[in-house]
Amino acid sequence: MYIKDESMNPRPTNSVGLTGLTQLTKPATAHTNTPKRAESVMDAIKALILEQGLRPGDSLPTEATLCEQLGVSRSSVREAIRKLEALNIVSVEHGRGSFVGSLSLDPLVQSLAFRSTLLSNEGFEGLRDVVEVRRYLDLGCSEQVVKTLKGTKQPELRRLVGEMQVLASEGKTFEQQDIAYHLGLLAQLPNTVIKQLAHSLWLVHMAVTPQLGLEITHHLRQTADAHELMLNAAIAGDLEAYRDAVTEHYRPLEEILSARI
Amino acid sequence: MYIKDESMNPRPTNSVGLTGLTQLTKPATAHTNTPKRAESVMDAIKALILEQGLRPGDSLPTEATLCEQLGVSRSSVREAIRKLEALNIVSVEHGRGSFVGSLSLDPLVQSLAFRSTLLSNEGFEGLRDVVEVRRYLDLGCSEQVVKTLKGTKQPELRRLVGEMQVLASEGKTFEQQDIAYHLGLLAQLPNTVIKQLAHSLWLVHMAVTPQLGLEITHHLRQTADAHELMLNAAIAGDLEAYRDAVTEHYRPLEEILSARI
DNA sequence: TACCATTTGTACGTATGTATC
DNA sequence: CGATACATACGTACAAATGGT
Repeated sequence: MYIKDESMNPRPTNSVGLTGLTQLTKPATAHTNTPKRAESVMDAIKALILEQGLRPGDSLPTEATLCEQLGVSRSSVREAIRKLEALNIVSVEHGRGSFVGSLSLDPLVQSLAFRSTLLSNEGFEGLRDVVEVRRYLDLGCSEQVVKTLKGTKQPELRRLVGEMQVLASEGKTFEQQDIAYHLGLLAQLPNTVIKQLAHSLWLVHMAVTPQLGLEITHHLRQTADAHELMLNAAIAGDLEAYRDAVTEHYRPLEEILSARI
Repeated sequence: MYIKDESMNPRPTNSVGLTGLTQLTKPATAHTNTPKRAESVMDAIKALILEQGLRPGDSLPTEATLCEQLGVSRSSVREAIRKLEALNIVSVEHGRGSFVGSLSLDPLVQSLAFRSTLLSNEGFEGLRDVVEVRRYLDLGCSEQVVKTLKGTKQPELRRLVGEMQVLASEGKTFEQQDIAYHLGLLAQLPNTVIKQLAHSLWLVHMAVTPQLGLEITHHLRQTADAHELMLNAAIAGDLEAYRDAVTEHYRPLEEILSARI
């Protein structure tokens, strides 16, 4: 009854191939035994976007047009659009129409945040895993970060570090500065996926931490100072010190989480 | 035509405990609120799962039940369920019912694969970014991997490496062995998020590479051998060598991708 | 086999809120 | 302001899949 394990095996409907046209081959006559109309409509819309080379923000055909061109009812089109909307592939605005979505990683946030929350009933494994991946990502791109920051000034990051330290000494949290700092570190990298991924994981992190209670506030100062160490090491071009600082930065939280599991 | 209701039980039934299904504030007049019905229904279903402590595979109330308990129409419930289905938070089986989903990272695959395909018209930035993140993840968790593999035998990984080398020498690809190998490296780690993330990124990788053409087949041998180097280094406990091998493993592909952008 | 109950899937009609002109 | 176009929501009916009798 439990595990259905379709987890590691995506449906065969995963065609990303851009073979062809928007037409669903079965307009006139009734039911051509399609196990899932909405699925094929989804694929048709994706294909439509690819074929026409639409970009995020470009407008899509109206629901009525899609119904007509695909030969399906509004319900099917709407459900397909809903799924694409959940995946951020299309975005819908009320009285205006549907548009190509931002293709951001928001779905990942939704999914991971819910997953972490669900698992948090039995401990904080979900959050611990997320934080660990954040650390892996930061460590993984440490070489690039140090290379791009070496010998620079980074006054903006300096300012953020200062603000965090002030807030920490006052016992206040500094989420805004924290996320701005981490994004700033990665800003130089051309890789948009890692930036979005880091941002998403941070959002998941934030969404779940409230369930930890106030315990984290004991380590505010420690975390703020770790940010300074990271910045110093990167600017000095000291890769090893940077990596140590990253590890140190995550340690307080990870210790708390390990203790809670 | 829409008299119904308001004669049924208007019982608040807002019991605190686990049985509760947070009733959506049902206005007496059928049409007052319009911001986003499906959104609130989505939240209600997520709350339901959390409140009742349901696990992946557990069954959810039927659509009719949800309509009744939430006081919304079936269309709204269905659209909410579609969105949750896209996020893998619920899974639906025709004729059987709805269930708590596997909470896997499939949505990420969908989203990233589509994104990469869309961007591939102008180059291979999307795939390059994905591969780079894969490398970051592998490098990031290198310490853990080396620690857990040091001094062990790993006959299964040895076998996979051998198969890959044989296939490479025959000019054949070895996707199955490749993914099994990489998952095997991470298998010892308790972090499920990174395992799913690595797997998802690999799927994205595979979904997009066909658009590269056959150029990659020139580096099969090189890649297969890199897998052996990684394994040797990990078993020897040589962190630095392992990290170098990881970098070497991704280099051929990354060079191709950089050249194409 | 046949039948039936349950549940999801699809279609269609209708009414209403909302944005744009 | 009205007119139009569009998305949103509700309701109903039927089709299709599943599981059991």
